[in-house]
Amino acid sequence: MPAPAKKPQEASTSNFIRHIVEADLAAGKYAERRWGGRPGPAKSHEAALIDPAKIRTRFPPEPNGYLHYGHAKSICLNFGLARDYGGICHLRFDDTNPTKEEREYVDSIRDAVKWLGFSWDDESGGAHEYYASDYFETLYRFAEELVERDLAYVDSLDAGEMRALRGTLTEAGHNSPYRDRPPAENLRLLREMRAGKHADGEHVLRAKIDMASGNINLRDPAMYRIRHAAHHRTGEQWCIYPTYDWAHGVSDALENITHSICTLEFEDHRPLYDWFNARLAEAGLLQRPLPQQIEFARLNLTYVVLSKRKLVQLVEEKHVDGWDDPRMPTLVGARRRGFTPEGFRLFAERIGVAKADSWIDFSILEDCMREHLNEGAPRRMAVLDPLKLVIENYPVGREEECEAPNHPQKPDWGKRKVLLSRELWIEREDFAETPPKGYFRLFPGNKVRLRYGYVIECIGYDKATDTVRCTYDPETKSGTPGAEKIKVKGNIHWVSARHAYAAEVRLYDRLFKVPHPGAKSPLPLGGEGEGEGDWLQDLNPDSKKVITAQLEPALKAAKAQEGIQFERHGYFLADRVDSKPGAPKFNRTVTLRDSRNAIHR
RNA sequence: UGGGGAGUCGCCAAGCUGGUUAAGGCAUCGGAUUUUGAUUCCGACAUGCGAAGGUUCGAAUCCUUCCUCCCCAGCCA
Repeated sequence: MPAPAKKPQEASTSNFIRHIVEADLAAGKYAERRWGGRPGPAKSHEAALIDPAKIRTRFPPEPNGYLHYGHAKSICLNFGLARDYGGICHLRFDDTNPTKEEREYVDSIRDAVKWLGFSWDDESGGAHEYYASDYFETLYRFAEELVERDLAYVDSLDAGEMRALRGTLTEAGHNSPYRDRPPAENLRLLREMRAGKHADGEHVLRAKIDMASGNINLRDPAMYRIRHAAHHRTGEQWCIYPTYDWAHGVSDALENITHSICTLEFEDHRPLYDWFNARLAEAGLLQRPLPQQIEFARLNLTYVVLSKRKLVQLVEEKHVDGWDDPRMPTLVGARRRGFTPEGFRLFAERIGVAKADSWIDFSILEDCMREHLNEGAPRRMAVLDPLKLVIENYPVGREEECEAPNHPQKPDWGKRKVLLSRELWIEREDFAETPPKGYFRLFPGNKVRLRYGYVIECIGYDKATDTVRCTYDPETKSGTPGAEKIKVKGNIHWVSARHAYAAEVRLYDRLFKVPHPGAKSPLPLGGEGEGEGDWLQDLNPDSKKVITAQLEPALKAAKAQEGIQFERHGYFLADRVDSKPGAPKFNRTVTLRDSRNAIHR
């Protein structure tokens, strides 16, 4: 029976962007839109356009670095909206500044979006991958049009002079002496700029708007700057490059984006965004309805930093082992750490989308990862901090199999056999010579169950050999009729010393030891969302611990990137970079939740 | 002191064309199940919506004033 065509994500809470989308759709805002017959840009990206009545969003990163958790929120938002309303989301590289962008980043961004589970292909297989640089020619043509209409002019002030005339936040700016150049001269100069007849910084093309505007973005913003630099895609073809403000809205319009979603700091760019597109539409160069820009609050996460500058510093000063260090809040780091796409999508849904600046606690992210990992991760036993235990009444040399389910809630996942013998490794914290209050694991005179094995009783501790001494009750083996004859509260994991796989395990924890690195209390909000003090002082010295653990032998066969639960510890996975076949090294993704009182740890 | 935004439970976040007991999630606290102090499952959890006035039969929702926080003076995005 085919599933009813219900709207996906009905579980997710509504938000103001969804309301806008729903209202636009209900009003039939795009219903009249038709492709073809539209003046303007090259048709390359148009060929793949499908239903013009559907919504279109876009994820528009500048390929100048690695994507981080914050981008994941934006990706889930933009692609999620398209998915939920039957539209499409474009992947557009906002590559208007040649000195900052590299091919390498384009590839990594593509990988990251795919990894998160999204696609920019439409139903017919057309790939909606675009580049602002694809529109350079069109943008230039449009710019000439604005010059001819006396809506833009070439200014020959240098950057400092221009700043001086821009005014301040509270005082109006003043017109440039070049502001009244006649259109014909502006056109000539613009063409010379393009032709490479001028040096960097000599001239700039500016929109002619209003130097007295309260909104500084409207005080004749720059549209083109001269940069004799090679571009990662257009090479030496251009020596003038459009600014973000000039290129972005036009790119959106050319791609028929319906909802252009960006972060809050662009709120006061919106009038400019609209100004450019409206002038171009009046000139018949763009088709209505024009895209609308909508802003939402960026992600602020505790215990990490997300600003580009700081991430670069962490890598360059080697506070971490590179961009894909599992502690880094980058998507490549997250992947290596074992965070999952499903976890990120759940996270995005859980934190919601709004306009209020807010801080999300890192534990929310961790919890989302646990939630998904709990479902899909097979269980194994691993002793991270080994302590020797001897079962004194267990025959020397004997070994026997114990059956352990691969997942306690999924019997269909089957069971594995784990070998038990006289000498075992147990977790050091599972034994206490003098137990703290409420402790119910091993201590002299107490009984616990060896998970999937026997009930044992502690009869002492030998300090000289650092060994816990026990006896076992042969009638209590798990799965046998007598197993329940003794009830014990404690249930500890173990690994046979003789059979264990000793492996390197990296225990990762939060990168910073305080929620707001560099902040003097209380909470810094907004913007980069992080304090500007000595944030490096707040690095957590214990964010990475490398240990040699004693693992259940089956773990030797673990494949890279497959999440596994080390019972009672947390979720781990074989590192995709450092593991060798048959000799995996493990990364801890996240610990299990632990309601134990700190005193018991 | 210019322009643009935001303030609803510890953390997010619905609601905001005025009219139910102010959604939901996370956290927390009880309790049940449990061979992970995990998971799961039940239950509790805002006379209150930044503050003060006002309009109204009735306001988180409308009006006024005030307070707090965030963003903007790149030829970055």
